[in-house]
Amino acid sequence: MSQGNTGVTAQVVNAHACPVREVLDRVSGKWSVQILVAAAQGPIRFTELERSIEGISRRMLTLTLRNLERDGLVTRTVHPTVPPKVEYELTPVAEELHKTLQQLTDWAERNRVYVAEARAAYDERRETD
Amino acid sequence: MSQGNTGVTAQVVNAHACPVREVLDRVSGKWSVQILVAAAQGPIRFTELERSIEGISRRMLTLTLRNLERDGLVTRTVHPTVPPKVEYELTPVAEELHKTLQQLTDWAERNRVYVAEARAAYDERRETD
DNA sequence: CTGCATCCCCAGCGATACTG
DNA sequence: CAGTATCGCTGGGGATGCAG
Repeated sequence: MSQGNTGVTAQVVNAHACPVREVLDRVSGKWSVQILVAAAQGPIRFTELERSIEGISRRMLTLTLRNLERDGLVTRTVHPTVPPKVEYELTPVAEELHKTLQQLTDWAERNRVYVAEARAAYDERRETD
Repeated sequence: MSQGNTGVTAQVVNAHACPVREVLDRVSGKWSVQILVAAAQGPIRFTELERSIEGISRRMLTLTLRNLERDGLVTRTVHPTVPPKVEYELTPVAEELHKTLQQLTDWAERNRVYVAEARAAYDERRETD
């Protein structure tokens, strides 16, 4: 058994259409999560999003919002006024998602220092070779 | 107030070094999460990972493992045998992360159908214009 | 078995300008 | 105010081959 049978320690965890990949596809992209976070506090206008999320371009804001809307994660409400007013809001499903995203950011905050130090230590080792 | 003051509905949620971005940087990349999931069940060898994660290339497996190691999320243990045997294992910090990732995949499973239908409906509307 | 080096491609994103 | 259209780049990642 020293090298013949590798064992079945890890089953195939990603059959196709793996839920892991599904989430990632939904959450991937540079801006999706930040938009979800920004919109989580209630209906928010296009320009408010643009200002809330530092560094985002109009183009990416539009594109990402469209994708989120397509996936049923945000609703888009047009108020036919002048000037135009469009509000985006999380759907209930997205609110749930937001809660778990919150857990992720909590993890990040708790372990930010740990990761930074691990990284520094790793790089240190590489240099002193 | 109809258009003068936009209010402060959404504060700037992403100061620089935003935790949101930090997690994403750690979890982004096509394979990081799947590796974390696969390694969560215990120490796992390089080749086992390669077989567990369908579609991953040797190159990306190596690169992603290095990054995870650098961030202190996996440990790399070399057994100086012949043939070589290297085992990867989650660190405690990564185990915590894995728990929250589990929540994400749970969300994905619960709402997979919802998203698929939302998407289909959206595309339907686009076509029938 | 485990891993690095090289080449190459393309999707994601930024910049910019134009519209209802 | 809230978009859309076009262009061009960058780097993430796939394919392949070599090495300890």
